[in-house]
Amino acid sequence: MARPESEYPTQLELEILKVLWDASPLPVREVRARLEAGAGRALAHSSVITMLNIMYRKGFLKRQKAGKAFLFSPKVEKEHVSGGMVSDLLSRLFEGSPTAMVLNLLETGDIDTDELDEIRRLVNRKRKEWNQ
Amino acid sequence: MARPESEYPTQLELEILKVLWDASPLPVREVRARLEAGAGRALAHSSVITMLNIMYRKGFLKRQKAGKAFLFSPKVEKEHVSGGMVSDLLSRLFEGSPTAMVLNLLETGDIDTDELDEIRRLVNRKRKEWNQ
DNA sequence: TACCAACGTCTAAAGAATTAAACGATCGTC
DNA sequence: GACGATCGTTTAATTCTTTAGACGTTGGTA
Repeated sequence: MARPESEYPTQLELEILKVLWDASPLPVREVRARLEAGAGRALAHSSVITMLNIMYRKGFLKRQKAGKAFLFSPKVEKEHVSGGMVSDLLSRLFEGSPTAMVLNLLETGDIDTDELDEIRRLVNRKRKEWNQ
Repeated sequence: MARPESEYPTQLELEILKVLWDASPLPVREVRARLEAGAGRALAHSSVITMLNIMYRKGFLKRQKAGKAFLFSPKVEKEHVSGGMVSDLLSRLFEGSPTAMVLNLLETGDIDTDELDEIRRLVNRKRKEWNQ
């Protein structure tokens, strides 16, 4: 009768994952420092621990004991999570049409000439893969 | 000290928005029927009303009285919401790089030749716009 | 007029996400 | 051996999301 636990990482969970994708394994205090430096999230030590434990329970993270402290690492790959979240948005918002999503991306306007060319290259390369 | 109200529609809110983007204005019972038919969500009448009222409060919907019933319509455009959600994901997951997102889209594999060609056309068209 | 159906409001429940205080264990140092 | 620093565990408070029951109003109908 309530909301199910989300399959994908939430906002804060994602920020933590990004820290750990960038460098791992890390102890709690280091995660906390990088959250504050990078995302400007000033969390109490215990808050970070709580989050890390929740994420461990959910299967997003691994941990290993090093001395008296835990070291945390991502258990899921960035590509996997990204892929999941993108295709989730794809189905929920664009009825599964990648074309519609790209169109949206192009029209939203946060794209410059270089990126457009880069995307063109990507698409052409992919097309060659298909045709051979 | 807690989570802020989400800027973008949640799961259920999005499903309701999709119903209303498809056809509006609609009375509650019709929204309920289409949710059940389309998304397979069997909600109680009162649940649908609660959601619609919350969404009205958040500014996602408009309402108008028609006889004794309310008729609901989207107040936000699909393109606007989609754009917001996509660029949110873009910044949260791909550090704002559309290229990285397209690459992910291409590699995830849920794309066929026709769509690839379609995307190629989109990109080329956009490129012409830029160059002229 | 009395009743039923349709509709909205009020209220509340339970779970999820986020934040953190209080407390306890442990290890090194004086 | 006592003390403070460091680290994890327990507990809890707050807000959001989702779901729905209970109840009141109103308009048509028998």
